[in-house]
Amino acid sequence: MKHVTIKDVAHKLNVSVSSVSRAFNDKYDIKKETKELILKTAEDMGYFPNPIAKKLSQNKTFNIGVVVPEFINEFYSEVIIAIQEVLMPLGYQVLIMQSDENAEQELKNVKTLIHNMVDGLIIAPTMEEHNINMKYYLNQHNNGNPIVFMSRVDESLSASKVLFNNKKWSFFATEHLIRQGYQKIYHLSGYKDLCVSNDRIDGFKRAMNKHKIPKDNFKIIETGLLAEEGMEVIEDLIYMHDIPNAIFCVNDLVAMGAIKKLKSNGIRVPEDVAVIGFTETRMAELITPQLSSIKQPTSEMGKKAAELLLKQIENEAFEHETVVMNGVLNIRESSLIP
Amino acid sequence: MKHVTIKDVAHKLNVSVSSVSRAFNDKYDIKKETKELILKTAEDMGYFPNPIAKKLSQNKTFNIGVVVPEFINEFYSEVIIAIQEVLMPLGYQVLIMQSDENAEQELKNVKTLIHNMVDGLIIAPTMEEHNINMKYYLNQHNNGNPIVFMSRVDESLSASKVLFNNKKWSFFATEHLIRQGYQKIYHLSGYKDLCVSNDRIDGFKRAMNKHKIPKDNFKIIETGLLAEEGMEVIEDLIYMHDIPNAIFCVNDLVAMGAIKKLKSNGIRVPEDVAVIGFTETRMAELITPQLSSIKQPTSEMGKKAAELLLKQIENEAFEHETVVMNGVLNIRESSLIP
DNA sequence: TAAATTACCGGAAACGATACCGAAAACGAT
DNA sequence: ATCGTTTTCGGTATCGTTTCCGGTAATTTA
Repeated sequence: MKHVTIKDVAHKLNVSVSSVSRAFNDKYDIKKETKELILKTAEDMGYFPNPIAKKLSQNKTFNIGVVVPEFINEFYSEVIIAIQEVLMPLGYQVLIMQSDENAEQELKNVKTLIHNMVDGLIIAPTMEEHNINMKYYLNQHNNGNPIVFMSRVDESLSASKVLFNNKKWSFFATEHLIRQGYQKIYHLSGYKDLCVSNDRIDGFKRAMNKHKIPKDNFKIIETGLLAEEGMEVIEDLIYMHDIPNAIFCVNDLVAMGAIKKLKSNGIRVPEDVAVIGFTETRMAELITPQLSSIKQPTSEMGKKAAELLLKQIENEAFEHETVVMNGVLNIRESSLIP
Repeated sequence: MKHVTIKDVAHKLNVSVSSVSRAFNDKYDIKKETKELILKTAEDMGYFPNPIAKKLSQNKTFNIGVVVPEFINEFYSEVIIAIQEVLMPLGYQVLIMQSDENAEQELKNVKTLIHNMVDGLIIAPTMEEHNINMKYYLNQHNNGNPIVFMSRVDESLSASKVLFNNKKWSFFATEHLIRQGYQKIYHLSGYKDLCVSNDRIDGFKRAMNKHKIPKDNFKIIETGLLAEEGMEVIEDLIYMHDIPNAIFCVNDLVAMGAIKKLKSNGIRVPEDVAVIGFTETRMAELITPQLSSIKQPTSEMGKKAAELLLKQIENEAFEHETVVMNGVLNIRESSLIP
């Protein structure tokens, strides 16, 4: 595997390497004909400027790193696609790494990308409350390394970030259940050390308070993020004869698990128990009953994150900016009184 | 953003840059104490060998490129995770790019990665029959660039590849429907220019031949890969009063779309029409009725692809090897006569 | 004790590009 | 013909490493 280099092209044409370089980066003075000749011969010889050498001599790599906790769910996949759509037309290359919900792995990923001199980073951290990594990230950020945080990060963080208004929309989701007349409402929450979980819990509680639902009529059960975990919780509730009228789940997967378990025990959805999910997936419309859920604007979030990053890259003195996004409450069969 | 360089470390300790370099790549002669001293001071100064410069002066990048057509479905996400699990412990970094099912984009991705001097590539091509890109890939491969192909590639290709035995398992899926006693069986296939589609069609036909199903009793309908497309086809069939007893779908998403449309038209699954999917997703178990499907060994496929690539990287003269994988037929409610 | 190894280290040439500096050529005006 | 400008180009330092080459000093061998 040997590459054709700038020298080979220069030698073949009896011109200097500088001229070849100029031909490829048309910002310096070069005669039109020689430029075209060089570009043509270079093409014929299969020459392409070596990006690694380019990175070394310039201070820009045109690489952007994206670190996500997982992409097995649709959410981050959609976000990444949007990020690429903004960045790639501008000549940036998007390097994706996934941390498998593991903080240690995440730190490794970020370090690898920084050592590879990415021009900027978009990070969606794993679990935010044990944020031993956050210090490192913020330190890098304060040293002038452009970073945008996404999704799972506290609003107080002083850095550019794109968030979803979890409190508000979990409030809306819960209120929707209340307005439908359901009296006993449980929330199957995500892990307590995940800040999005806490925000959704918060919204749930606020709705309960506003509508003065008595304490005995609602419950928050820490569940997790997988369908199996939703199933387990429902199993427990059935065993304890503690079935609510309505369930608000931390995500669609848990909601689907819950629905499955309810149905298999002869409990009808929504006639006996209403269910609503969060972070809508393509599946929401496909299952029976169709699942009500909150749709997050994944594309917009990715797009915004990329734009905020570009601002940081292009403008050294750019003050950080926080974008809090809103979603859509899609009401479907699973939470509608027939 | 300025990095600490090898010179800074050398200057601080009054040693030469060569010594610092030696300390980090312990293959040259260096006294134990100086090595330790250098490593310690480097650590304190926050020095880390610049991978870009390293790449330039060595001929190895320890980067592996993975190009997939999409990762919004679980399949490639799971494959990628497995690839990472093999490669990362060996010090490799996995760069992921997605082509959005677009051949042009795919070629760009591959070129970007090659220009960035990845040590090897794992490619899952988009549509294989218009394989204008294939020539380029094979050319690179023959020039000594390690490449492993995945999933959507013809068996005759002379390069290392990891495939799933689509013919065999679509035959099994179809035969399962026949054995259940269904007489009129339709296949909602993927695009005809996708070789996995053709293989699945092939298996379907072979099962029909083996069991001597008359020509009028089966049909192959080119559908696509999305739930909406499955829905549309069912809508058409209902309109034409042409409802089969059983449907074998090219993937789970199409199967779910089909089931949804059938149910919403009062057609019961599996009592009136049986449905079976392919490339099992997590959703298969969560919907009602639970969906029968063929599970592909995603982790094993990723693992194997990574291993084949390593062999090529480590052993220049390595002959190419093809691995054809088998799956599991998971029979669930959607294709079981009650 | 002299000679031959060996252990350790510094200097400098790559790697493949960009970018600054200055010089030659072309051009126009006087 | 002379001079000043502009256009076009070559030489070379530079980016941060690795790695080869050679040279001491220390150690072993004869």
